[in-house]
This record gives sequence, C-alpha cells and structure tokens, in this order.
Amino acid sequence: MEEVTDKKLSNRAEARRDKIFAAALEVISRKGFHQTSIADIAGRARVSRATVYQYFCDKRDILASLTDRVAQRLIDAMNAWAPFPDLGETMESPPSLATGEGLRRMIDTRISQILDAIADNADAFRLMIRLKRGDEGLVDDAPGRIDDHVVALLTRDIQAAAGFGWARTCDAQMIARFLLGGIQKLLEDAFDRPDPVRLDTESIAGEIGALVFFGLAHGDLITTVLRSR
Amino acid sequence: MEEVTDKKLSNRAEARRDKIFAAALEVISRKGFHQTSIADIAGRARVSRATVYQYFCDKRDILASLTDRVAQRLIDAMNAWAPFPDLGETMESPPSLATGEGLRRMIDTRISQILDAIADNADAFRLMIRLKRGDEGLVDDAPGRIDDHVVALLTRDIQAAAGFGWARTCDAQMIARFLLGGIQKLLEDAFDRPDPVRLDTESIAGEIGALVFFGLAHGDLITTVLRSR
Amino acid sequence: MEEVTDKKLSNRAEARRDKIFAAALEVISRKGFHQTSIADIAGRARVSRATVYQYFCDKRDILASLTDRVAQRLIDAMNAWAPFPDLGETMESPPSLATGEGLRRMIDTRISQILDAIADNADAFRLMIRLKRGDEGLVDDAPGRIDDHVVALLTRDIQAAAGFGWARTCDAQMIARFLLGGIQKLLEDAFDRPDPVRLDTESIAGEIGALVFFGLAHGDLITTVLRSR
Amino acid sequence: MEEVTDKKLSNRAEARRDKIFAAALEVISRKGFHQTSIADIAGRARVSRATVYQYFCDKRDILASLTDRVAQRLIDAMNAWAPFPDLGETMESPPSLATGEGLRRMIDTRISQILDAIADNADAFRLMIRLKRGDEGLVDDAPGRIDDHVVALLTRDIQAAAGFGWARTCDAQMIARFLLGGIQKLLEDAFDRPDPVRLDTESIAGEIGALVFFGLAHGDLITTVLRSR
DNA sequence: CATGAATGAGCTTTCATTCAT
DNA sequence: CATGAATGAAAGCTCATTCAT
Repeated sequence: MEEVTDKKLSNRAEARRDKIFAAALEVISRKGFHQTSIADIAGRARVSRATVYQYFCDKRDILASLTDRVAQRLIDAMNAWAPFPDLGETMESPPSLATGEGLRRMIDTRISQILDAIADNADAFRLMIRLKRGDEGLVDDAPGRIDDHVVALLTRDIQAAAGFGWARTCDAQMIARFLLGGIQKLLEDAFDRPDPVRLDTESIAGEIGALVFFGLAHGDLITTVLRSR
Repeated sequence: MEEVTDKKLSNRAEARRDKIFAAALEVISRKGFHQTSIADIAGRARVSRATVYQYFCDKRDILASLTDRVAQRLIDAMNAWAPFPDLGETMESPPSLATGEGLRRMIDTRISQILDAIADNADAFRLMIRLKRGDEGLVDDAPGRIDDHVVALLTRDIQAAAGFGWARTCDAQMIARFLLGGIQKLLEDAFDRPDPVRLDTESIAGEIGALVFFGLAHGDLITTVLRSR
Repeated sequence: MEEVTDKKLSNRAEARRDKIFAAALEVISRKGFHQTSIADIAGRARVSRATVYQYFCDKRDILASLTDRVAQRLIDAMNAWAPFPDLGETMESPPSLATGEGLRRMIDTRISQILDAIADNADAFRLMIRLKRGDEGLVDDAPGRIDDHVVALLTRDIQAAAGFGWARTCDAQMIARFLLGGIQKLLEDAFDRPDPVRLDTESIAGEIGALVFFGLAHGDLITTVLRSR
Repeated sequence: MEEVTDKKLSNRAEARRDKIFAAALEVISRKGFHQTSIADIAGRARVSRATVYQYFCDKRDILASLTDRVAQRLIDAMNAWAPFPDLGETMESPPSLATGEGLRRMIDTRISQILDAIADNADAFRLMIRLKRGDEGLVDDAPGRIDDHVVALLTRDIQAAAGFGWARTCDAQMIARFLLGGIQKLLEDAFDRPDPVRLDTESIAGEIGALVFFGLAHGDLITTVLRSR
C-alpha cells in the first residue's frame, strides 16, 4: 500500500517535473534563456512560480537539467546509427561501379540520418542553436559536445572510407565539421520560416550527397563512376 | 572660425559616438544584447549612463544603429569582390588542364575572401551570430540579409560556372547556402576558442577548395584533371 | 476549512491592499500624483516597492483605483441625502411664516450635509482638489463628475423650490455651481491651515444659509419673514 | 556708445528673459510645474536649456519669478478698482428706491471687475489655480496672497455697506471668501472647456448680482425694492 | 553671452528567489 | 507538497544642473 502511494506520489511528482521540463523546452527554445522568465515557464506548465523551485534549485538549474536531458536524447539517437560498413575487403583497382554506388548510398544514408535526427527533435535543436552562442558559459556547452559527437562520427566515417581506399586523403575532421555546418545551415533556414515547411529531406540528401561523394571520393572511384555514364 | 568650432564639436561628438559604438559592439557581441546593460556599454566606453542616451534614444536604437553600420561594412566588403570571371570563352571539349587549374584558383580565392572578410570583422561577425537567433525581431534581421547577400553571390558564381560548362548542374542556391554554413562553422569554432587562434586561412581554403572543386566541377573537367596526375 | 484558509489569505491580501490604498491616498492627496513616488507610497504603507506592484499593475493604476473608490464613497454619501421635501402643497398667498422657517431649515440642512460630507472625507476631498486640474487626463475626471453630481443635486433643490413658489426664478444650475464653489472655498481655507482647525460647521451654515435664503427666496416669502421681525 | 551698446544688450537680454517668462507661463499654466521640464520651457522660448540658467538660477526660481510678476499684475489691476463709494450720507428710513438701485449697480460692477480681471489674465489665473494646491510650498503661496487681497477688498466693501446701513450684519470676511470661491468656480468651469467659450460676463454678473444683493442687503432696503415692483 | 555636451540622482518597473501557510 | 505573498537587486530611462568652448 505504502509503496503504491509512494509510487503514485513519485509518479505524480515525476509527471509534474516532466511538465515543467516540456514547458521550459518549449518556451526557452523559442525565446531564449534570458528572455524567458520563471513566470513564463510556470505559466506554460500550469503551476505556480514557487512550485518550479520545488523541482529545480535555480533558473540556471532548469537550463542545465534540460540541456542534459536533451543532449542525451540526441546523442542516444546518434549512437543508434550503424557505423560506416566495409563494402567488401579493400578496393579493387580499378574499383567496381558497385563500390561507387555503395558509397553514394552510405553517404546519403548518413546525411538523411542527421537530417532526421534534427527534424525529429526540432525543439531540442532549436534549444541547442539558442545555447550555442546565445548564452555564454551558462551550461557546460552542450551544443559543442553534441557537435563534437557528430563531428567525431563523421570523421570516423571519412577516415574509414579513406582507409578502404574509397576516399582521397584529406583533413577529415575539418571536412567533417564543414559538412556539419552546411547541413545545420540548411536546417536553420528551414526552421526560421514562420511557416514550418516540411523539410525536403530527400532533395537535400541528393544534392549534398553528390557534392560530398565527388568532393571526397578517390580519383579512381570517380573515374569509374564518370566513365559509366 | 565658426566652421572650425563646429567641426571640432562635431568631431568630438562623433568621436564619443564612435567610442560608444565600439564599446557596444564589443560587449554586445560577447554577452548578447539582452544580457548587456547600458551600464556595461557606458562603463566600457568610459562615459556615464546618461551620456549614452545623448547619442541613442533607446537601448534598441543602439543595436539598430550598430547593426546597420556593421552590416553595411560587411556588405561593402563583399561588393568589392570581383565577380566570377570568364576563363576564356566556353569550355573546349575535352577541357584543357588550364581551365581546371583556373577554376580551382577562383574557388580558392572566393573562399579566402569570405574567410578574410569574416576574420577582419571578427566583432561584427560575432554580433551577427548573436543576433541571428538570439534576439528575436529586435532588428530587421541583418544577419539574414548578410547571409542572403553572400548566398546570392555564391549562387551567381555557381550558376556562372555551370553556364560556362565548368560545373555540373545542381541546385545552386542550396549548395551555396550549404557552403556558407560550412565555412561559418569552421570560423565559429575558431572564434570560440578562448585563445583566439590565428585562422589558418590557407589550409582551410585548400581543403574546402578541393571539396568544392571536385564536388561541383563538370565530369569532363574532373576527368582531365585526374588524368593529368 | 478550505474556505477559511482562502478567506484568511484573501483577508490578509485585502488588508495589505487597503493599507497601500490608505498610504497612497494620504501621500498623493498631500504631494500630488506626479510628485509622489512609488517609494513614498510603499514607505508609508511599510511594504517594499515591489509589493505595491503585486496589487497594482501600474502607478497610474493606483491613482485610478484610488479615484474610483474615493469618488464612489463621496457619491454614495450624497445619494443618502434626502431630496428637497414638499413643505405643504403649494404656497399660500401671502405665505405663512412657517414656510419661510421651513425653507431656512432645509437650506441649512443641505449646507451642513455638504460640509459634513467633505469634512468626513478630508483626504478624499484633498485628492479631488489635487486631481481637479493638477494632473491632466490621468484619470476620467472624477472631480468633475463629483462636482457635477452635487451641482445636479443642488440644481434640483433650487428648481423644486422654484416650483413650489418658494424661490424666485433664476439660472438654477449657475447658482448651484456658484454655491458649491463658495462652500468648497471655505473648506479649502480650513484645510489649508497647517493646524487642522475643526470646521465651525454651524457658523458657516448659519452665515451662508442666510445669504442663500434671502438671495434666492421669493419676494413674498421674504416680505413675510421680514415683517415678522 | 558704450551706453547704447549696454542698453541694447540689456534690452536684448530683457527681451530674452521675457520670452522665457512667456514660455514658462504658457507651458506651466497648462501642464503644471512639476510636469514641465526645463526642456519644455527652453523649447517653447526657442533657446537652449543652458540659456535658461543664465536668467534663472533654478527651476524653482523660474516659478518664483513668474509668480511674483503675475501676482503683481493681478494685484495692480485690483488696486485700480474704485473703492465702494458712499451713495449719499447715511440711509434714510425708509430708504429710497434709488439707494437700492445704486447698490445693485455697485455689486454688479464689482463682480464684473473680478470677472474681467480674470478673463484678461487667463494664463495667470490658470497658473494660480495650478499653484493653489498643486505644488506644495514651492513658492510663497502667491495664490493665497491674491485671494486674500480680493477677500480683503470685498470684506471692506461689505463692511462699508453695512456701515452705511445698506447691508445686514454678517461675517463679512467669510461671506467675501464664499463669494470669491463661487466666482472662481464659474470661471474654472469656463476655462476647463477644451473650446474656450467666451465668458458670458453679463449673465453671470446679473445672476450672481441678484443673489448677493438680496442675500446681503438690509431688510428695509429689500422691502423698499420689493414693494416697488 | 549662448550652447552642446556630460552627468549624478532618482524614478518606474521587472524578476529570481524565499517563506509562511 | 503547493502556493500566494514579499522583497532585494537590478535595469532602462529622464531630467535638472554644470561646464568648457
């Protein structure tokens, strides 16, 4: 009995905390942290201002907790992505057309994954943008950590591709960061519109996929692909 | 004599105004508009709070004026860039190696120009980032206008290159925006470091230049270039 | 139980609000609205400045609420006054001495009522004077409305008296306004003294009563009264 | 030569001072002292704020000087009024009709004089109203002094009339103050209108004249007048 | 003498945070 | 546990006044 009551109360408390979380995410991601008042959050969550302080010790704490949770969600999503697979031993010389097409597909897949991860977590993404350079050292630079995570992943991809002989040699990390920046830019623009246009994921993946493929693929692979046309 | 006095007073006033401008730019670009108090700006400019109001009617007005000035500076810099030149009539078939090398140089030049423009106006750039999504509709979205300006310019470049037969067909505007995002990302990272590392413009231009060249160049041109290696 | 708690809290809040009201009335009626700072009111009410804003959204709101409340109080007091009664059908010719004495008594009563109403609401009266021409269109001209109310009442009195044949014909409204002004003047003087002299209501009523009686009564009635001396 | 220059400068200075005076009177009488800024006055006078301080040491000083000047003007006007004349020895018994008519004329004259004095100095009157209870002890209560002056004059009138046997005995000062208050009330109303209606001096004098005559005249005189109808 | 410029003092208002109920 | 109430600490802005030119 007791336990049930406890559970119930705990559940109720948890629910309330979640409600405040949701409210905070919603409003902070839209107005920015400093422009958001405790009253805004409390109002949105349908609780009194004082209640917020029962779950968070601080305004800063709200942001920190929120950020942690959101960052974890994004990182978890990324960790679910398959690593860049081996297309079949190393590359023959000259490489087969299949290799080129496989690589193209993998690139498209990765780009789509990034796009989808962001589109599926629009609020989180918005919050990260806000935080990125909007609010100094309020919190342990979650956006930076997430970016680093993605960059590390892409870097690994590129290095793997180079290892297989598919990609030309390059500064993988710089390229990775560049690509991430480009993708985010396209998404920011999409999110900026007052009318939240449905992201045209496919066309973005197609255009950018081609750019990346030809931009990074090894000369021999490109030659093979071009010749086949 | 009168004139001299007028000039002097006017100069003094102008100087003061500039000092406040500089202070505002410095502190707002670092802390954000809402997090910056008039006292911050006044203190930085070594004047009293009231003096700030002799030159700006409003806090908002400071930002607006600052934005105008800064945006104009950036746009002026961009307008000084030469348009994408014709490398010599249309492209021969098969294209000459010189054409490929010329294109590579042009791409590098453009990338370097963008990098330099930003590096030379670090504060302005920082301000624009802050404004981008940090402070809602406070001002007429100067960052957006600047971005659009650069994107338009790059789009023109790409379309010109496609027109000459150098580049493959693609969604020029999307690619342009993607490239801008990538470049900005690299710079943001550079600026984020507490120790303002000198930008390695050359290596960035080299890496990204290659990516863009191979990523966008026409198949025939790529073939020519690859064969020459 | 709930109700009790609610009531208690509500009471406490009500009490606080009243305290602020009282403080505001006191200090605004003495110093004027614009010369009164929120700090003045808060200090007088022994609360912090911020607390004032828990009960009033605005400085303006304080005045508006105060005015409403005070005006209502004054108007309620006036509405309790009996209308000018009929002394007995119409007037005989020649009128009886009793009629004259009745009229005198009624006039004295009305004057005393006005005097008392003002004396009993000294602060309110002072506030109204302050508002009258002191603070432009801050509030919906409560003093004017109150004056109009009294003037309407006196006008009705005079017209009734004329209807009964007791008063000579005259511009009742002008006379009413004139009388109100005279009475207010005497009171202002009384209030102006640093030492708040007790109003000598009786002597004022006597002197002004005579002036009004002879000044307005019908010739025949005056003749009757004078002859009886 | 020197003298002339001095005179000229002095004249010029005097003119400027007058311009500031006029500006101050105009704006303070309409907006109130505290609501009027130095900038308001300077702007109206077409001089810089600093210039105002060349002629007045203080904001308070502006009001004080203005008040002095205006009060003097009003008092001078009053001093030009003829004293209440003797209508012919003392009063016969029963008094002649001519005496009654003479008294009526004198009362009307006096009322008209007061009305005209105020109408001719509307700004000054407005200023006095503002000052009356609008701005604490800023200045040596000029409105009070002016009122006292008029009251003294009316008191003298009434006492003279009583001395001649024309008026019944009464508290002359109280009555005088009452009458002044009544007249001022009528004028305030006239001035309050947004459209400055031309004062109907004649009708006011007529109505109030009658009230005062019958209200104050000696019984015998009234009897004579009434009988003659 | 006239003025543009500078400033200290003060005002209204907001808001994160605490506390008694 | 939930909340109405209270408040200290700022922030934006105004204005009378001084001063150098």
